Amino acid sequence: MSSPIPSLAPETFEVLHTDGAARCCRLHTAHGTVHTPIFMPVGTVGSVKALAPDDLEALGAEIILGNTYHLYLRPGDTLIANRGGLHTFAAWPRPILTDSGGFQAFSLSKLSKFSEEGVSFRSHLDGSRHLFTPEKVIQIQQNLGSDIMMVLDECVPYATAYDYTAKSVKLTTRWALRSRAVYPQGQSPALLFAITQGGFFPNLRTESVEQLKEHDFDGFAIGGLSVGEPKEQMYALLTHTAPQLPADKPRYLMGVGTPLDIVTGIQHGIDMFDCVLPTRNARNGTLYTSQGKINIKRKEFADDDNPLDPLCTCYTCRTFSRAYLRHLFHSGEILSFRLNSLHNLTYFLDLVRNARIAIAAKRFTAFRDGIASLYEKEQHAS
RNA sequence: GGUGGGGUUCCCGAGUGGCCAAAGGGAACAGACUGUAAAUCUGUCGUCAACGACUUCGGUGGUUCAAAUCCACCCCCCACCA
Repeated sequence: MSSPIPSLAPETFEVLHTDGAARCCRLHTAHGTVHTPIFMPVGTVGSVKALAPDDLEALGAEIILGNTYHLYLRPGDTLIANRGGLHTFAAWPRPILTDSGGFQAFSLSKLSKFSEEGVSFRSHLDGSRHLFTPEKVIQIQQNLGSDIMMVLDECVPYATAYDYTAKSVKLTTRWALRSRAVYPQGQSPALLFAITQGGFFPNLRTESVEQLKEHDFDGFAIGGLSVGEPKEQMYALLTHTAPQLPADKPRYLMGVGTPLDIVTGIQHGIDMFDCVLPTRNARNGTLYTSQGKINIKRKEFADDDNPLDPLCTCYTCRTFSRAYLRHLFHSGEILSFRLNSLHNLTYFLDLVRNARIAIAAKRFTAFRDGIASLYEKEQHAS
């Protein structure tokens, strides 16, 4: 059931606490308030894979993602609009952020082609031809009933040359302004976020931010990271870019990331994260615990009667042994995906919840270091 | 008892003279996964002192420069007939 749509609060974004660059904020949307730093589970086609909305509510998920590209192709944004929007259709009453499809143009690049007008692509489902313009993507997201809409952007692959990246930054800016033009600020109910790009060139990253921050966007995202670059380079660009984003608006690091990525992002002032990692890894047997990552497939867990993570309070950890979880995985049971997803999302949501607590208590650096010590060994290994 | 078919590396199953340590699938073991074309993908998968050697295709013996592949006998399985 969807709640009535209230008008936006005068202040849609409030900074509550800071600890260095890290901050705790409240972001008000048409379907409720989001407490940042926040991790947003990804529900590409209108479903966080393997989980039902009541599972997500039990986890304390405050906001989930939907995807413009996927929902436009199937079942179609009009069909969803005719059913009252994605909140009603998918029975998710809380905030939804919709990605623009820019990333799909990147990840399905064999099927897509960029021009000034927009990106033309072939459906991965049936090969049919389509054109996404910045304006059309806004329209689709309105049909979906999004709370936070993302502008169409061009995400360039790792190692894209400087000249192309420079042109791409300007194109992404022009597209952002076209998006804003068809959906002026304050036009309730949705917020509109711009996406900064710039590939792997710090000055282009700066240029992208400079071009976009002058305009009335409700939030600013960093796009185009974690697309195959070395970790150090990703962190260098994050460190370079995040402080340049407006401090009075939410900052969103798109598609990121690992627990270490997330605490590092928070350290540099990022408020919002999304990533498929916890849910995809759950389905593939990699689980996050207070002791680090483990692969539940491993033989060593065959007769391990301990809970997955003794320090976790999720349903999976409260109820089942590692031996049983391993058995479920090896047997290909659907329950495996559900229990694993429940756990991994609990881990990621606990991570950001604990980050918020640490920031409010002015001890975020210690918290961040604790997470880093857990994961930096495997970072170096890779 | 007769006729026909068959016994291949953990399992299923290709292979009918050399290019075969033996296709393919499964299982097993390990790894990857970052705005989800992912319930996906990759690697290993006879043994070893390992870019070479050794042992293997129901058993034994034979033919041949060379046999999982051809021949003889034997053992076992399946189907149908009696």
